[in-house]
Amino acid sequence: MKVAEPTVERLVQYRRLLERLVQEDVSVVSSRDIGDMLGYKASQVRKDLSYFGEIGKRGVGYGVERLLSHVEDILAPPKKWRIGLVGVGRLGEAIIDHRAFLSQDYEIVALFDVSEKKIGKVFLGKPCFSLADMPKKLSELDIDVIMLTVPKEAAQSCVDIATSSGVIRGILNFSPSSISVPEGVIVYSVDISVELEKLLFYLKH
Amino acid sequence: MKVAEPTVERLVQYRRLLERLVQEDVSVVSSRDIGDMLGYKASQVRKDLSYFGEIGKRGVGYGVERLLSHVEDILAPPKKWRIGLVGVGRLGEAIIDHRAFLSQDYEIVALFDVSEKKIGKVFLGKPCFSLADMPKKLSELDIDVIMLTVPKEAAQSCVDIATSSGVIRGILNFSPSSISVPEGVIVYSVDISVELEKLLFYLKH
DNA sequence: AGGTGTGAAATCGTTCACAGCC
DNA sequence: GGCTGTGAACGATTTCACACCT
Repeated sequence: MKVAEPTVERLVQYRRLLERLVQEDVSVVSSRDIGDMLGYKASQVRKDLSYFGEIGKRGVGYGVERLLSHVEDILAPPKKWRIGLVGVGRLGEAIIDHRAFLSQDYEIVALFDVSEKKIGKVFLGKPCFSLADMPKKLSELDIDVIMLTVPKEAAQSCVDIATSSGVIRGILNFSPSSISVPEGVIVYSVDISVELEKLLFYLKH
Repeated sequence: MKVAEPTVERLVQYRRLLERLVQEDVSVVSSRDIGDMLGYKASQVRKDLSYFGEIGKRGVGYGVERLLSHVEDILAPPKKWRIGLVGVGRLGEAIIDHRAFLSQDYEIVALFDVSEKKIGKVFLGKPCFSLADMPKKLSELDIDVIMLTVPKEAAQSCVDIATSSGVIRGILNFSPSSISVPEGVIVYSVDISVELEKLLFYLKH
C-alpha cells in the first residue's frame, strides 16, 4: 500500500498522542478531539485513519487502545532496525542520549569517528569504531541505517564509505549538505538552520 | 509577495550551493546544474527563481555572484534576529555550538534553564538565566524568537511563560510534543524521532 | 544550439459535504 | 444527535512544453 509522507508524519503523532491517552485512561476519542490536540482538521484525521480500514465507530469515535494498536501495527517495522551513528560530536552525543532511542523499533548499535581520542571508547554504552573500519563493521553488526552528525565537509565522504559496504539502506542526515547516494538508498535530512531560516522568513511576512 | 514554503526551503539550499560555487570560482550555472547538485528538477529551479524577476540569461544560465546576491536579498531579514534558547541540555549545547549560528542574520543572545547549576553560568559565551526571569529578560534583551530544547513534559509550560511576555513572534521547537501558542506566533518543529520514523517506514516499502 | 521564463497540465494533498451507522 | 468513512471539490505544488532570447 502507498501512503503519502505527510500521512506517515501524522501517524507518528497519533501514536504519541494515543500512548499518552492510554496513560491517562481515556477510552474513546473522536477525530475532532485528536485534531484539536495536534492542530489538524478533524477531516484530515479521519481520512488518514480510513486508509487503513474502518477502525472507528460511527456516532461514537475511536477506541483509544484499539486505535493505538492499529497505528502501531501500521508503523511497526519488519524487524528491530540497527543504526550506526557517524560523528561523535556534541550533536551526535545529544542524539545517542535522546529519549527516542528507548524505542523497541530501533537501536543505535555502533558509533564511528575519525578522532583517535574517541575510537575504542564507549559513549553512553555504545562502542566507537574508526571510520576506516566502517564498511567491515557495518556488515558485521548488520547495520541498516546510519545517522550522519559530521561537519558538512565530511558528509559526502562518510556517505561514500558507508554505502560502499552495500548494507546501508537508509541515511538520516543531520549535516547541512546535500548528499548523493547509490540507487535505492533513502535519505532524510534534519537541517536545523533550514528550519530556522524558514521560520525567520515568515516572520518578516 | 507570497512565497510557498517548499520554495523558501529550496532558496536556502540555493544560497548554500551558490556560496560554495563562489568559493570555487564558478561564474555561471544553469538551472540543470543546480538541480543536479541539489536533487531537484531543472524546471523546479527555474520556476523558483522566476518568482523574483528575470535574473538569468537565456541561452547562458545564471551568473553565480549575481544570483547569490539576489537570493541573499530575498532571504535577508529586516534586522538581525535575537534568539533565546530554552533548555541547556546536551541538545541545547550542541545547537549553541552549531556552525549555523555564525550567521549574520541571527544570534543566540541568552539561555534559560531551571537548573540551579546552570543559572548564572556562561555556556560558549552565552549567559544562562532562570526560567522564572524569562519574561522580563526576553523583553529587556529584545528577543524575538526562542528555540525549545527541553524535555517534552516541560515544553508547553515553557512556551506559556515565554509567550506571556508578548515579545516572542516565533518558536523553533525541538521537543517531541505539539505545543499551542497565542494567535500570531509562528511555530516550526524539528523532531528527530519523527524524521527517523518516516525513514524507517519507507524502508519497509 | 542552448538555456531561461512561464502559461497550461498534471500531480499531490487537504477540506468539504453528506450518506450511513450507532 | 453525534461521529465516521469517503467521493468529489478544492487548493497547492510540481512538471511539461514551448515561445523567446543570446
